Amino acid sequence: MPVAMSAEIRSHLTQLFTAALAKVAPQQPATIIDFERPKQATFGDYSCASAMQLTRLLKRAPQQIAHELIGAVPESEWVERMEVAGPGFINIYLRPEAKQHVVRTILRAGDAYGRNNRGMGNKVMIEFVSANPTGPLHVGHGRQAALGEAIAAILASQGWEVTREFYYNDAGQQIANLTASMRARALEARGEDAVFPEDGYHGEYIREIAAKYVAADGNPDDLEAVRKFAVAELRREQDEDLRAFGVVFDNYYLESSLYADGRVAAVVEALAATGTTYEHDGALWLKTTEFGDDKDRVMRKSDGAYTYFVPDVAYHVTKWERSFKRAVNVQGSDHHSTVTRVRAGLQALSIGIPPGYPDYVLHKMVTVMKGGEEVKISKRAGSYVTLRDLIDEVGRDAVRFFLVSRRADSEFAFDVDLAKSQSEDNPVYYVQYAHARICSVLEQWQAQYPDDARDLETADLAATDSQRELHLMQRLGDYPDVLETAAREYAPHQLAFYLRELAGEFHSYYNSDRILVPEAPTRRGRLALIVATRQVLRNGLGLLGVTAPEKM
RNA sequence: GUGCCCGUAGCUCAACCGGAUAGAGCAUCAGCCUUCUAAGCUGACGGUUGUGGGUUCGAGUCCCUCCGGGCACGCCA
Repeated sequence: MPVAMSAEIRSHLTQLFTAALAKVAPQQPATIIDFERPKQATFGDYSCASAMQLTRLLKRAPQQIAHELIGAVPESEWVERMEVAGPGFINIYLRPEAKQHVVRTILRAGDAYGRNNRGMGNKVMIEFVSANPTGPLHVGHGRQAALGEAIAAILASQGWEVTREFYYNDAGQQIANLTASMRARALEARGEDAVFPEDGYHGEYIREIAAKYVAADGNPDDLEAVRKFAVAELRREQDEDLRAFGVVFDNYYLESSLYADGRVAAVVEALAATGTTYEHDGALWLKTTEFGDDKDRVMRKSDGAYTYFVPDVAYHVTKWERSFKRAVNVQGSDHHSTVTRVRAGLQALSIGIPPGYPDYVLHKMVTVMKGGEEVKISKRAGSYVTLRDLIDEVGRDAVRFFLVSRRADSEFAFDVDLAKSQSEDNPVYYVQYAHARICSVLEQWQAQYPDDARDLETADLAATDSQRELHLMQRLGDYPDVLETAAREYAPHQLAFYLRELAGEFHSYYNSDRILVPEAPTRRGRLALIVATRQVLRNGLGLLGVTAPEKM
């Protein structure tokens, strides 16, 4: 049931069992061959449940099929023995060589270990954050930023050509609102009376920016100037926060540009031409119900303005036209109603976009906990906690690691006290500490054994075969598989969990066996193992945007 | 009310196409530093996977009922 296994071993075992299957059940495609890691060590290193899946087709008892398969498996230098167990599992016990092999593979591959070319250089766009320029980024955006970045990095590691994009809703009602709020605060700053808009933005930051505007001799009643100033100022702030978080976008796409270059109007025309629209009550509607929506949606309001959903569709058309055959949108689940709508709009156009386009990763909200209580208010933003508050308080690495350490669709309780603790409780430091420890051992190796050859690729691992060492090796071998699954499911938390477990295996090993022993062959074997471990820790942390410190 | 998501140990969370005895961390308790970083290690305790049914060799996982929580249901974004 465990998640991952070594790619080398999997492909080796698959070959063996495919050959066996060809003899036992020639008509059966080899795709049913699969392996897993049993929970219990007594069930072997790997097990195969395929015999049970064959019972119906072959009309024989699963145990019997299992025995036939074992009899048909070719000899292998990696396989020690195989047994039939329980309802028909085939348990496979490997020789140490099979596990030791990965150490050399890692040392040879270095930074490239875990990478592959499954994506075959195809383009994928990850859209995330996409905050409106109406205020500072909040922790929810932080979750998106951490998720989006990690997903992007993981997909890139699997051979995809990744573009990270930020979509600014810099047109429409909310911006008008922002402008009106700014105007009111600017007038106040000049000591004049002003009516603050009913649904305006109440955060303290509006006052700050308005004061800046007034100080620069801005005219509060020049709404276009106010709008420009406010948006520019807020975008700059958001950029600073993202930089502080270590998040970099390849491209920013402005909603306003979709109006400016006629794409919004073009989409409306194109939709009208397909006969999926109609006029009603002075508005133009799209029959999204024909594409799975529960009600039709207005495209153009009776006042002539477009609803936000039209530029959304137009925007996604540009993704397709920019030849992103795959697109992933990371969004808060409070926007989940747009999923059906956007897809419906794209389908209605019938321009060859597949029905499930784009993919969505919806994440739930983050609540910030401190001293056992929920923190709701930031002094600057008013009604929410900003990403910057969090980074300043607990540090970038901890925020990054925490925010990707849970499934996106689980609600997130961010425990500030835990994230801040510089000691045993903190999973970030736990993983980083493993890395730093290894670096420290290597430093002492240099000092104590200056005559040792530094090239560990050639180290003999025959004696590196204790239970702990073999476990650690097996875990190292799992890494490529973990990445592959995390990429397929857009689930970076699997990588975070893996790294925690890997660090655990290492700490355990470190405490039980001394690395720098006098016997050179043993020493070199152990060093090779921990250098490989360090490499995987470093590679994995890198994908999550967390540093791998050499000293702590 | 309708739709989507979630419900797993006291707390926070894992569990790849359905696989064997459901796993970690925290908390609690008991141990380990004249040896490479104790930000660490070893062990113990802890469960009717919200409820009730169904599907099958096998269900935390798939289907249905109900309960509880979140979000969305606008000619806002």
